[in-house]
Amino acid sequence: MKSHIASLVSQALEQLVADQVIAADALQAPVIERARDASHGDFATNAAMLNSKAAKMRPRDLAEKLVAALPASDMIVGVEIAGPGFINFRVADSGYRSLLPEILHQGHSFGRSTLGAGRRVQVEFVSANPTGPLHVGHGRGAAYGAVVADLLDAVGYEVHREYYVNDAGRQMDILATSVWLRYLELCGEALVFPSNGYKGDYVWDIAATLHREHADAYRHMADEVFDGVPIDEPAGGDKEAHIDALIERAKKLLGDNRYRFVFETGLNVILDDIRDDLGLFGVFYQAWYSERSLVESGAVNRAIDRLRDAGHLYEKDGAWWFRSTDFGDEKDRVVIRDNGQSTYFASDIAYHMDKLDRGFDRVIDIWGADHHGYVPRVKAALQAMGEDAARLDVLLVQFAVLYRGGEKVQMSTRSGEFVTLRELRKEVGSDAARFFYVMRKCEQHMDFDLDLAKSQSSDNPVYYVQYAHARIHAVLRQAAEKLIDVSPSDGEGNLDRLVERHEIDLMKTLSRYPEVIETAACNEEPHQLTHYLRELANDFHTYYNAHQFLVDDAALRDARIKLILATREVLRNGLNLLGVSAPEQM
RNA sequence: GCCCCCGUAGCUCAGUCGGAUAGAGCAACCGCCUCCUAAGCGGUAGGUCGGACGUUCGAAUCGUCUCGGGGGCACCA
Repeated sequence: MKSHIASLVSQALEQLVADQVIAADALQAPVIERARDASHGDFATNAAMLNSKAAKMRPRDLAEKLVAALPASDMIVGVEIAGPGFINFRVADSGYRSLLPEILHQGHSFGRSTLGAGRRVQVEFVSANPTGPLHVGHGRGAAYGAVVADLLDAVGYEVHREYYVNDAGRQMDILATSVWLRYLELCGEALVFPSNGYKGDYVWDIAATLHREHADAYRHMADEVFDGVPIDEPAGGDKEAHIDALIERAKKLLGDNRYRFVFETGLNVILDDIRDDLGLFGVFYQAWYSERSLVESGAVNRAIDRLRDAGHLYEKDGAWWFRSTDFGDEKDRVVIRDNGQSTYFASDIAYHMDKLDRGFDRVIDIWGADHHGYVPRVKAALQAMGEDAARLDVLLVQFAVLYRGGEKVQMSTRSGEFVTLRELRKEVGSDAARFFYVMRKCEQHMDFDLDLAKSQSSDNPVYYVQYAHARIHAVLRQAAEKLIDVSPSDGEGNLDRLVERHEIDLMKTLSRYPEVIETAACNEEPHQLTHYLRELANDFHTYYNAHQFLVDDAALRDARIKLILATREVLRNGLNLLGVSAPEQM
C-alpha cells in the first residue's frame, strides 16, 4: 500500500522532471509516511517541501503541480495539500478490504518480503564464555539477537546464526583449575580455594561428576599442589599470580592428557548447559564456532602474519603490538604477549577474517555494551588487512536490571550470586522473558519488572497480545459449538459489509504489518514489532467489545470472520517472529 | 582525564536520517458484563521533551557547551 503511493509520487516527480520544472540532478527522493493524525488522511509525503529549492518555487506551489501530475488510482479517494506543503493521501476503504484475502491467502508468509534476497548475513550473538551458566544479561542478548536474526530472515536474507565459543585462553584454564581443586576437596584434600577461582555451585557439580566417575584418578596431595605457589590476595599476596601458579601446577602435575580431560569435562558440561538453556528459550544456532579450533588450525598465526607482512605490527617490551592507532583506535594493542601466547584479540581478528572469508555480505556482532571500547580495534584490524570494515556492524546491548517488589535485585558475579537465565525463565516463563527483553531498543538501559512479567493481567503486554489471539480462537470454538460454519468465502466476497469505524481501523493496522517488519528488520529494532502488536491487539479488543462477530446475517458474519481470521494470522506471525507462543486458549 | 549510551507525563518507555496541535502503557479519577473469555473496552486528568546557546522557513530530533545517571578505558576473555 505504501509502495503503491510511493510509486505514484515518483511517477509525478519524473513527470515534472520531464517537464523541466525540477532539475533532474537536484531531485531529492521523498519520504512517504503514515499520517499521524487521521485528519491528514492516511499517508503523507514531503516531496514538495524537499524539492522546492530544486524547482525554485514555493513548496505549496510545487505541491499543486505534483498533485496535478499524479496518475489516477482506484486506491486513492482523496489528495490534498496541507500545512507547509505536505501532500496528503486518503486511501479508499476498498483498498484496505482487498488486503484481507491477501492475508488469508498468504498465511504464514504474510509480512515477509524479498528485500534482502540473495544476500547472506551472519549474526553472532550471546557468545558468553563457557565458564558458567548464562545469566540474565546474556538473556537480553539472546532474545535480541534471535529476533534480529528472524527479522532479517523475514525480509529475505539468508541468515547464519552463530555462537562464538571462547574455549581457549586463561579464563578457561581458571575454570579447569577450579574444577580440579573442588574435585581434590571431594577426594578429601584440605585446601583454601583461590579467591579468583570460579566459586559457583556448578563447579562443585562438575567436580562431583568427575569424582564419581573417576574416583581418585586425578588426585594429588594438596601440599604438593600448593607447594611454592605465591600466596593469595586475602593472605596479602596477588590473586592473579596465585591462580596463574595454580594453573601451571595443575598442568604439570596432571600432565597434558589428564589436564585436558579435566578441562574438557568442565567445558562440555557448561556448554551443554548453555545449549540446553538457549534451546528452552527458543534460541538456536546454525553453528557453534570454537576459538580453540582457530588457534589449532593456525588461523590465528596466519592472521598475525598477515598483519606483520603488511607492516602493521611492531615489537616492544617483548610483546608484539598492532598499530591500531593508524586506523583510529585510541592506543595500540598487543596481539602476542611477552610470554609468547597470543591474546584474545588476536583470536578475534582471525575469527572476523574468517567470517568475511566465508563470504557473508554482512556480518553482525551483538555484544554487551561493556565491550563498546572493543569495536574500534576490531574494525581497525579489518581495515589493516584491506577489508571493508563497513561489512561489520556491531550492535551493543545495554544491561537489564531486574526489579522485584519495586526493589532492584542485587547481582554480583564476584560472589557467584547472580540470577541465571534459567532462573528467570522458571520465574516468569519463556514467553514473557522473550517479549520483555525486546520491548526496549537495545541501546536503552532496561528495567525488567519481574512482577509485571509474571502478572496475568492486561498490564502485562505479553498476555494482552496473546489474549487477543486466544480470544479469536474462543470465537471460533463458540461458532463450532453453535454449529456455525466459519470457513470464509472466496476473495473479496461480502467484504463491503465491513463499514464500521472499528473495522476500518483494524484493517488499517493490519495493512501496516509489512512496513513494521521492514523497518524493524532494517534498523535491527525488534521493539517496533512489540509496540505494533500491542496496537493491533488493542484494535482487536476494541472491536470485540463493540461488535458481535457471530451474527445471524450470514454475509456480515462471513465478512467479520474474514477480518478476525486475518487478525489472527498477523498476531501469530508477529508473535512467532518474537519467539513467543500464540496460545489458542488462556 | 578521555570515549560510548541514556535523560520526553508521577512510573516504564515510543517518537530522533528536522516537518503539521509531542504519543502509548501503568498508576490516579469516572464509566461499561441478561451479550463470542472483564486476562477486556471507553473517557478525564497529567509535559517549559535535563539546561543554555547556535544552525534552519521549521528542532524532542542536528551542532557546541553544561548538568545528571549508567558503562568502558589490560600483555583478562
